[in-house]
Amino acid sequence: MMAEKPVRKRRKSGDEIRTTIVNAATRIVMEQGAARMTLADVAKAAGISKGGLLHYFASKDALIRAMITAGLDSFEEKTTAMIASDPTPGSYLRAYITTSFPAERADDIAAAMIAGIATDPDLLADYAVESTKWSDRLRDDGLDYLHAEVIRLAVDGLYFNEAIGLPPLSLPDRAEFLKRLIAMTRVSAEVQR
Amino acid sequence: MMAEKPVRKRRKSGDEIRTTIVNAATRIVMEQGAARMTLADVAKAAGISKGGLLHYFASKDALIRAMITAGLDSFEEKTTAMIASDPTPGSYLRAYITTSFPAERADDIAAAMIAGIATDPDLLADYAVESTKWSDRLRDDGLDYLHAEVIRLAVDGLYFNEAIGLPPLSLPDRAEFLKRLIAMTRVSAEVQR
DNA sequence: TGTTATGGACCGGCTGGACGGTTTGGAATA
DNA sequence: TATTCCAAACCGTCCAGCCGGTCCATAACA
Repeated sequence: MMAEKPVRKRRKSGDEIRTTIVNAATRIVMEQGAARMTLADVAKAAGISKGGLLHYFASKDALIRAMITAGLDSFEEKTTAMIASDPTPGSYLRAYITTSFPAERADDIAAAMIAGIATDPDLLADYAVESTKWSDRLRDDGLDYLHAEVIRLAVDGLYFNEAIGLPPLSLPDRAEFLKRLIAMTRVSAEVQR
Repeated sequence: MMAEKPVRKRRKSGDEIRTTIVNAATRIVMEQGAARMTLADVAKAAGISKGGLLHYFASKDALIRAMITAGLDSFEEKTTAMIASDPTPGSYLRAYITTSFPAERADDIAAAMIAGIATDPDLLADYAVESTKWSDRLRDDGLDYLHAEVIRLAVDGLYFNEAIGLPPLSLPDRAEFLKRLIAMTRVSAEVQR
């Protein structure tokens, strides 16, 4: 049963397969819905058997948790990279916006959240932790806090709507909308009240 | 066999039971998550048997659809009532805000959406139809359209976040935030650009 | 009024199938 | 050989939907 494992082994293919599985699960949720995300289907989509899948993720919950942390880590990484090249006030908010809506859609976070909601809302605990971090950073972003929250939550609103398959804006409107949000991150606070 | 029935009979209890069932289902989703919304549990919560439930709703999908339409109808009703007593520009947007966040929380729409996502995203079709109506009304609300969409989607963002159990704002901040949104519905458009 | 007929409302046990997770066995690798 | 990795069969559970049956309200008739 070996309580401690050597850790230094054939890590390479292991992590690769893990991300392959996570990507397959994400794709299934986005294309077919959370109800269709069964272990058997995910395994098939990942080119693996169910037994193999469970070798890498001990349970379905573990897989969903991995989906969530993968999405959040990727988001975190992109935003911090973007902030580094933009030291002006509102930089975090702008990174939040552009990372939420990249050129080519990649709703990994949305799929993970949907999967979590469908099976057990407790799985979203990691997301809750991250959410408070975002709020804290917004307070330090050099803008009026409430103004920043309006923008941030507008981003969330568009993101959630699209995640559940309900585009609330026409394509040209959407582009204008995002430009408007970016512009709002440059409006000084006192314009507001 | 009398093809025509008098119609004036015992209609009363039928619809009442239906709403009782819908309310029970909504409560279960909010309190225990969509995965726990089984027909047996809903029936028990409604004080009815599973067979009785299936007598009123032919399938689980039908029940979820009823939840969605009930939530949307209630929302529609409240906003239109509110608009009637507020003829100034931005009246629809203000109604949208205050109806989304009433004094006492009643996340019937959120529960219905979560149940829909968990079982089959196609069930949200009604919601999509309503969504376009909201956009159309925003265009006629007497405000700059993009400005109005920022506010509307900020409402959605807060609503969705809270619906999945992630309050992104502290309680005092939340109150300030809603006041800010209301105030923004009174900002004339040209302030923006 | 008493009796029987009819049909809708409702119950709850049952089942077929799906799904998460386990086990077993074997192939690849070291 | 030992260990890691993975496939496939299998198991136990759970749930949606079905179905036979009961109850009750009204109606038709006498």
